[in-house]
Amino acid sequence: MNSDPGRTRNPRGHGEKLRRDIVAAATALIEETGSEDAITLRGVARKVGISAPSVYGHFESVEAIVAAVVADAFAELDAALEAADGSASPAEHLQAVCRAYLEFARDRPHRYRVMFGRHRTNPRAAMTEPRAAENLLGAQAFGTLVSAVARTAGTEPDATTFTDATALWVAIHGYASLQDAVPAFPWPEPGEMLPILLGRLVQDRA
Amino acid sequence: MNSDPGRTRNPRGHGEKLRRDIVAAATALIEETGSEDAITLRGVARKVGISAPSVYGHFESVEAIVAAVVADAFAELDAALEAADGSASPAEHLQAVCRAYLEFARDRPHRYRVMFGRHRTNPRAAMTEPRAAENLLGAQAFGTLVSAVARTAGTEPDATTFTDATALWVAIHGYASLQDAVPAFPWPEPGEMLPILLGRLVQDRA
DNA sequence: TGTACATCAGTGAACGCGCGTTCACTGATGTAC
DNA sequence: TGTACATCAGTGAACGCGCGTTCACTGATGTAC
Repeated sequence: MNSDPGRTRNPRGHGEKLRRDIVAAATALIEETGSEDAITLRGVARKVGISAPSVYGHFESVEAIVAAVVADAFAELDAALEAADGSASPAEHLQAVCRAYLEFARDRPHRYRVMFGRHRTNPRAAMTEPRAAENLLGAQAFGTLVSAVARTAGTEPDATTFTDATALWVAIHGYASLQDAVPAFPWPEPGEMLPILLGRLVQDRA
Repeated sequence: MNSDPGRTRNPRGHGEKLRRDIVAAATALIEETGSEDAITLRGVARKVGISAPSVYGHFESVEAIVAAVVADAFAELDAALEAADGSASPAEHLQAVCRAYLEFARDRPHRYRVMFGRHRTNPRAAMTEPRAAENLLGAQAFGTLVSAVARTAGTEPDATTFTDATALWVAIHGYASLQDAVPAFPWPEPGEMLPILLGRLVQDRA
C-alpha cells in the first residue's frame, strides 16, 4: 500500500511512463487487497504518488485501468504457456503447458479471479470484429493448448483437438478457480490431479 | 430496481419477515445489476422500502447480507441436485445431476459467480469447526454428486468415487463459469459437452 | 373492565468520509525566429 | 546568441453524491395488575 511521494515528473516525451506506473499500481492494489473493488481512481493515484486528475491524461475511467491490468495479465499468461518446455515428448509438453497454467493462477490468484470474473473482450479487437474468437483475450494461450493437444495426437489441430482442448481448459480452469474459492476442500495436489485430468480428457488417438 | 414504498410494518412477533425481505431484495439486486458491488446497505433498504438503519436490526453489515444470499443460493443448489431424477439408470441419474448443476448456474449466472467468487465457509459452521469439509457451503451438493458417481460404479463412495466426483465437479464448474465469463468463445452445447466430460472423467469400473 | 407500562418494529435527521469529476492553473523544457 | 512562445506533464481546490453509521425518537400493540 506504499505510495510514492518522492516521485519526480517525467521528462518531456516520456508521459507514457505514467501510464505504465498507473497499471502497475492498480495491479499491486489487486494483489494486495484481493479485490478489484479496491481499485479506485483516487486510490491508484495515491499509490502512484500523483494527483487524482492526472489519471485522466491516460485513462478515461477506472474500468479502463482494470481492463489494462487484465490485458497485461492475459499477455503474461500467453507468454507463460508459450514458454513451457517444448523440447520434451508431446505428452510431457502438454503436461508442462497445463502445469504452467496452474502455476500462473496460483501465483496471482487475485488477478486470475479478475481475469475471469467478468466477461470481457479485447477492447481493441472489439472495435473492429466484436465476435471473432481469435481476438478474445487469452486466445493465444488457448491456441498454445490446442497445439500441444494436437502434438500428442500426432495430427494438425482439428475439431477433435479443439474439443479435447476445450474439455481440458474447463477442467483446469475449474480446478484452479475452485482451489482459490474453496481452499478448505481436501483438494488433490496438482501432481495428482493433473495426470488424471490429462489422461482421461485428451483422446488417445495413437 | 423497484422499491416498495407501500410496505406496511410487520405485526408484533413477525420482525423476522423483514430479514427475509432484505435477503430477497439483495438477491434481486445481484441478479438485476450482475454485480455484488451493487449491494449497499442503503440500496437494499431502498429496494425493500425501509429506512437504512432498520437493516441493523437484522444484519450487522453488508457482508452479512451477501453471506445470507450466498447461503440461500447454496441451499437452492443442494435442493436442485437432490431433486434430479433418481429413478433413471445410474448413468442417466448422474447425467441428470450434472445437467441440474449446469441449469442452476445458467439460470442464476450472477449469483453463481458470487457463490464462487470469494472463498467463504458456512458462517455458522465456522464458529464450531472451521476446517471440516462436510460443513462447507455446497457440501451437500458435492455429496449428491459423489453418491451419483458411486451408483454408476456400483460401489459405496470411496477414494476413487471421491476423485472422480472432484474431477467432474472442476470440469462442470469450469464449463459453467467460463461460459459466463467468455460468452464469445464457440462453446459446445451442454448436450454435446456433458456426455464428453462424463464419459471420460468417470471411471468405468463395471 | 380499565389503565399503566414494556416491548416491538421500525423512523428521520445528522455526521463525516472517500469518491469521481471539473476547472483554471503552473512551471519546466523544447522550438522558431 | 537571445528571446518569445508552445507544449508537455502534471497540480490544487472545489463540487456534489452516495455511502455506513449514530442517535434520539415514535407509534402501535400486547401484558400485568
